Amino acid sequence: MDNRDYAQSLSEISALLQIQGANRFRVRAFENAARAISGHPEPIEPLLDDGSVTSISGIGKSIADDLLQIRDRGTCDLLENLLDDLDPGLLKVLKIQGLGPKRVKLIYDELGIATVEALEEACQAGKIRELSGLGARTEEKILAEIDRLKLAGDRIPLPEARRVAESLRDDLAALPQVQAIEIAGSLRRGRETIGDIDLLVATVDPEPIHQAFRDLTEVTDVIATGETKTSVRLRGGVQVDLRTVDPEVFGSALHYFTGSKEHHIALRTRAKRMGLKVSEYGVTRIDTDEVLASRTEEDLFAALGLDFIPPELREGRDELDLAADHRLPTLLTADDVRGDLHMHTTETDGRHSIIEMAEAARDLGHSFIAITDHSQDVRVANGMTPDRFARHLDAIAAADAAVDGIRVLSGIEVDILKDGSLDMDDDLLRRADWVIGSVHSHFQLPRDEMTQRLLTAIDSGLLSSIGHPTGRILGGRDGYDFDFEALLDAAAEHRVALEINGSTGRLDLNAELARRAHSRGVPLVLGSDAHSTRGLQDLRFAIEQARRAGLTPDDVLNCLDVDRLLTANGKATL
DNA sequence: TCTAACGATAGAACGGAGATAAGTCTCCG
Repeated sequence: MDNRDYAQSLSEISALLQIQGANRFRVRAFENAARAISGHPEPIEPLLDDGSVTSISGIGKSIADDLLQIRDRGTCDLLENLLDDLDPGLLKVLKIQGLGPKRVKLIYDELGIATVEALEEACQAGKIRELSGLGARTEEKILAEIDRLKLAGDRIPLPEARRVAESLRDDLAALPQVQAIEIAGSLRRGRETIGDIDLLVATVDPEPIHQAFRDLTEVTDVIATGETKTSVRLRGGVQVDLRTVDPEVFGSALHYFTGSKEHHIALRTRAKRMGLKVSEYGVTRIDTDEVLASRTEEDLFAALGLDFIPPELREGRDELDLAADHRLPTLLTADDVRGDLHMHTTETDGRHSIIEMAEAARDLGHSFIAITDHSQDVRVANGMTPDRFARHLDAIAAADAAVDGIRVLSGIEVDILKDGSLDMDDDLLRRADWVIGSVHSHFQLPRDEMTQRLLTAIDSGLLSSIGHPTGRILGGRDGYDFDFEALLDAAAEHRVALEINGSTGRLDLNAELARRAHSRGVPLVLGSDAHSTRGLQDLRFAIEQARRAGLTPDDVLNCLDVDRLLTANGKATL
């Protein structure tokens, strides 16, 4: 069992305790423990036998004992007792929006309903409305929510959410009553998937804004609407929440609506120790109610004795300690990034020529790019044979000479074949400035073979980087199975960079793995994986994940000037 | 139930907003 399995069991216990009406701090203790375990960087299993698992904050003696039972039996006394008393189906019922623990318990006690299916039937038969505190309107809402759950997946990928959010933001920003507008929530923190979209507006005249928001053509349902908050659902099912606040409290409201929940918990705990409290209306003294800060986020952090914490780092990890000690990393920004090291052209499956890509990249402010078309094994992408690649290298050199204001490096995204060999002649790879090795086939190899495949490729000494290292597709397939730690060791030893691929479907490495790679001394590189001039803009998603990983300009090869880049990469050191 | 400061006990983050049903429940970051 891995950490996620243990966390899952604890989450179930927490949810069932909640339905049972247990002490809310007990409920929270299991929640906290689940989060501590799923966020723990190492497997907890080896820590169970000698009880050292209690060294993880949030795990005490009692939960340590539960975990031990779960390891040995797959369950524990507590969970078994809860399931005797309740029903596992209730966990799914609890996921229906609008049904919390109280109502789930009421419906279970009165009607014996413990599954979503039974609930749907009861709603259709008009039985829910007969319960005290529930009515016909609630019945309708439950049915609509069950329908929605049947259709919709859960979270949407960040790039897609950002496009939607920016379009809505621009529509609303045009209204004369809007003094300021920001996208908040997990989108602002750059999380790789998004549950819903949060928009925050500063205004002294909110009503016309809420009206305009409800009237947007993309809106299919108005879930709730009031003086300061409107929630809607768009075509396609995404929920969008709009909050309006007075400009005087825009900063504290923005901080509040940006989250994360864990960050808020940590921040409010700190505030309380200082005799202060934090809400969306500002930082106030508990004793006098005097408001110390509310207008900007900078003011808010300063009032708590903290440096400004970038949204990408507000996850309730160690950011408060770092901010208090002036030790926060200076995250890289788009301005620090000098070039893009992964893109395709009409030579294989791209839509634009080398020169078009170079000119577009230059107009975006890049000072260098690498042209990295596919090798022949990727037939669907019209991959290059050695002959074609040789000619392509000449064409890239010619384009480099022809386009002013940007250095065009020669490169390739060469396939790492099933046995770890590279899908191109070695001498041609040596001629190229930048060689990305990627896996595009045989995703189902056993873990050992896949790991060996990657290590063999790195061992060749011909690679500058590994492209989209895990192979996962956001909201699609999981990555292939391999030993990530072994990859990190090899990459660090051979100075082969791991890519943060910003292509909208990938975000691979993600922030968490990039953070781990960095902590192990592995170089990181950003790539847009653009297949058109427009796709070059996807580099911003790679930058965003790099920021979430806590990376500074010193940690990312794209921030080097081009000459240093060419001597820093693993290929050049041989 | 966990943690911290203690040797048994206190405190744990927050409260506004909205829907719905007639005073509560749920949601939000």
